[in-house]
Amino acid sequence: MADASASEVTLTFPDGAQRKVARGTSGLEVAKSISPSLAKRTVAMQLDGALADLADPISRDAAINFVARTDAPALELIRHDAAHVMAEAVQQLWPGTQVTIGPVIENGFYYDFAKAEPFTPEDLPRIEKKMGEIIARNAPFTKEVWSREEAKRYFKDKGELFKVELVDAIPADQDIKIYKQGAWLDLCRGPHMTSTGAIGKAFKLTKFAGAYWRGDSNNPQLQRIYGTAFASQDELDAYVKQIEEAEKRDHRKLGREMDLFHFQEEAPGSIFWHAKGWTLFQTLIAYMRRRQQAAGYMEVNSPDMMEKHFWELSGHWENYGENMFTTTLPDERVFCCKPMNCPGHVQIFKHGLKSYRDLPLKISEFGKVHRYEPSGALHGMLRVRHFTQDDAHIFVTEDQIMRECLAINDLMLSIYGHFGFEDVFIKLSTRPEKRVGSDELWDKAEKALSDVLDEVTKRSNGRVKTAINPGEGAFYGPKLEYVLKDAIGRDWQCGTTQVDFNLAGRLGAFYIDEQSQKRTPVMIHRAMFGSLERFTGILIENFAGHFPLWLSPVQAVVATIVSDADGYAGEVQAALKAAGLRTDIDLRNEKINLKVREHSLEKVPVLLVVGKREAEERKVSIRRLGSDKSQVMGLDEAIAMLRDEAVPPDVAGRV
RNA sequence: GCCGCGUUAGCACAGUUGGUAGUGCACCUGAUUUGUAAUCAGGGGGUCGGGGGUUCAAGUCCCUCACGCGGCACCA
Repeated sequence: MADASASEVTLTFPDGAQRKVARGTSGLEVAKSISPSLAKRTVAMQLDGALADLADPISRDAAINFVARTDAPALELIRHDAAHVMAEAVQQLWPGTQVTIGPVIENGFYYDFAKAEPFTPEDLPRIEKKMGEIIARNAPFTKEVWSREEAKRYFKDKGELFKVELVDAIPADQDIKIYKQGAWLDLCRGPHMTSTGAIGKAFKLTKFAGAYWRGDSNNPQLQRIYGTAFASQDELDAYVKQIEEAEKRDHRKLGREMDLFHFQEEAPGSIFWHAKGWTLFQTLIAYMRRRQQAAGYMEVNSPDMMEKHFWELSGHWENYGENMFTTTLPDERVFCCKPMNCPGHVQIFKHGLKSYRDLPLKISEFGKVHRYEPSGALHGMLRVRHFTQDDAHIFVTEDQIMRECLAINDLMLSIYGHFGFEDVFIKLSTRPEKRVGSDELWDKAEKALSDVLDEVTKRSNGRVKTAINPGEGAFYGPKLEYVLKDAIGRDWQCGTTQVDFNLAGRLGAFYIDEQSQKRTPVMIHRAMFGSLERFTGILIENFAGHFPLWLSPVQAVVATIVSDADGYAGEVQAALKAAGLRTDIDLRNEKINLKVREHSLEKVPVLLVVGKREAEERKVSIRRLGSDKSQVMGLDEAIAMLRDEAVPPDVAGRV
């Protein structure tokens, strides 16, 4: 440790060079002393890795790094500065609007405003224009530390009541920092770049929305404007392009184009599965059924509806009654559609006396659960009110928790790999404030899951990343959440493993242990796809509809060039079907160009074109989706190739 | 559920200051037998999301409900 009273501090530069400067020298002065050009292009600095204002006095020994606006660490500053500039622009355009908070988020920034009149789409370009003016003015960002009273008085006089609340929320040991950009100022913890001009021109406001003050739906609703900014126009253009790419993959759009499913207003949040979509769905279930059977699960089916008192007993009515579908029968008994499968599985466990020798007992079900989700939450197939879980409950002794969780993890990663999801991220959500069960049991369960995480990290050679999500566990136990990264880099949380000491006891389930004593089993809840409906949607977007052959609802289409080939085309289709391939035939009196186009748009992976030549030589011309080339080969050879290719990866033994 | 914006033919969209609806693709019919991403010609199709109101007159204005979209909140 350096002597705090020393008059000099030692700075270590990225190249390892060290230099002593007077305590309190600003970063800007250091940069200037090295070279004026360095000072000119530097917009901020990092001290021991932490971003700081370039004008900050340096009061301790530190590793120092000067940050130019094109350096990676500057991106969050560009965005944060842009948020401030947007706030100023809005207040200039609509005086009297209150500003609240404006943080940087994953792909940009937002600022929340309190304004009586809503923003309109036409407002965004106006705000952007005004932002451009403010940036062009290039006023320096300057920081001041105000007293609490001074800050509160200032904001109160200005009518900025939300800011007054924010000042009050700042812990007593922290300074009240004010950043000025010309005449405009904002309460902010910083840091900022040297001046507004450093933001540059590569910014864009993207959307506006309602958002609750402090994220609480009991609070007033503010108006949020989202935007993004990059160091260069090229990066912004690339970002915009990526958004467009995501729109092209939207499962709602592809689902319609590929004739997979539809929605209609009489059944909000419910899917009408068309034949092709249902084929895909059933292919997924068949896959998972094979995997689970191989892993020692026994598949069951529990009632879709049970009497309300049953759900009162399980605790679901109390906690989620408002989100359950209910119906009153002619005999006046009230029934509820199951929102979860677990209570049903406990009944199956309870049927017949269980011994410790029966554990671990793995009960699985492709159960369709019904949850009355808030209307605003519904989103295509990704958030629906009726969905099928690849659900399972593993009844174990406490000693078996760790081993079973590890087995689940192995199965989970293998399954994701088969769908091409190699990039998996696992979050451990630990005990929440509101919970049931003793701390002892929580210790044990969290330890088990954390050991699982360690083991997984070790085995994967760092491929699988993990993190702790403190306080985010379920009220009955900690959980592991599996997050997949798709083909265009988006995260999807799918699988979950949850350890539960509560429900089995609550529903009176027990087993007989080695000492002939009744003991309550621990339940491990787990789902791997999660919601089959949601997973289907994710797959559609991940593959952009271009499914691998084994998943594709229609695997091949036989298309004729001339009607003379119709008979042979029928033979080709019959042979494909006999080989187990899902096949259509297109004998229409149309040009082959049209047929190729239409089946390509429907994203059929394999097109077998037959004309006069193929019919005579018993060959097929194979054209793959996405390719403009075709390959002529003998019929038997083609069928053998496609049959092999269509074998599901688990059956083929591919790891 | 909350805020904002939408809802016009199967799909994608036009529709001026209110004066009883259009385009493209799809569909149907006919012609065309065609070699790897749109053959030509003709034709049919909409009580403009539901309900209510203002008006001589409403797809256009107002209210209301439903659904959708973008967020927020929620997600056992």
